[in-house]
Amino acid sequence: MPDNESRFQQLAARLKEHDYRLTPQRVALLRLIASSEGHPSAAHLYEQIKAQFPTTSLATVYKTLNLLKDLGEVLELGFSDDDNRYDGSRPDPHPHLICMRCRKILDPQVSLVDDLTQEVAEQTGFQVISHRLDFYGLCPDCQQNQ
Amino acid sequence: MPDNESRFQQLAARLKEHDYRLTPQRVALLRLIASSEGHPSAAHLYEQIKAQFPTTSLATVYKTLNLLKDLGEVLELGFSDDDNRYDGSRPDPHPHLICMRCRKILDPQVSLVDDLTQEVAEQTGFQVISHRLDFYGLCPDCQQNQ
DNA sequence: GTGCTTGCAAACAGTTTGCAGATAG
DNA sequence: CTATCTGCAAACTGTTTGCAAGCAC
Repeated sequence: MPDNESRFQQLAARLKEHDYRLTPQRVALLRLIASSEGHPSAAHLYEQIKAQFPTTSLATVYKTLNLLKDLGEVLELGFSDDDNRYDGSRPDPHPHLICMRCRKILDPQVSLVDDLTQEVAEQTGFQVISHRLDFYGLCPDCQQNQ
Repeated sequence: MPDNESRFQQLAARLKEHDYRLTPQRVALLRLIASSEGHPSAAHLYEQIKAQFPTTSLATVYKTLNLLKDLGEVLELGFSDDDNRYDGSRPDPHPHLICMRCRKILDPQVSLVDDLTQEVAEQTGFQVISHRLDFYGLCPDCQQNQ
């Protein structure tokens, strides 16, 4: 579990570094992203920000998220349906494990990813740059209670 | 390379089996899906159908695609951005390899998928039901010509 | 004939954009 | 002070839906 405060400082520094202004709205969003354990959606972040900063608009949330995405500090998970999510703790692509019932999302440690990537590259001649690995299923809780 | 005609017959039989009507528009779409080598988008299928059947509407294409998806005969690849695609040859989930430059999509043979799935399941206690494995990169052609 | 299907247009959801006023530096 | 940022509302994109007319069976 990373240090929320230092992650926030890191994000703030990245913005300053690129001459972006640290507005109160952005600070609030950076703190949220730095402290969020899960994989919040844009709408979810918006709701949380409004609680402490009622005048913020959803457009600003999107603008700041896109800013951070361009700086490589936030990963957009890019689900096709209504349920897009962001990951601000680990901006590098990594596998996700999604519960189809309660929508929980985990970050499993998977050692075979590199092997798999290499297998694909060798077989096709592609230069593999990124990936997106999502597993869908039922988490232990939802298996019991279904 | 599967037999297009028998794949078409199979799709048609699936519709009849569920008491769906075989309209000319649906027949045209089934033929397209059965013969399409690649991973066409809804809009692409619509364009091709309009060529031989000018009055067809995009809504009908979507309705039929969703029908086939519910019957498990077509796989929606579910890209988040503008570029959604369908796979009518292999309705089961399988890895895709996407060229970021020319948008070509390949279906690599990957032996490690089952191992990877099992690793994830064992580590987390999830019951893994489905997956979505996409690799992004540059195909051999685009590596040379860039 | 019956009722599923079509095609149109309007509705929809999530995201992006244009712009006038506000504000960080 | 000035250029960037905000917040609103309107625009946009891909997809879905409601409904009257059409047609498969």
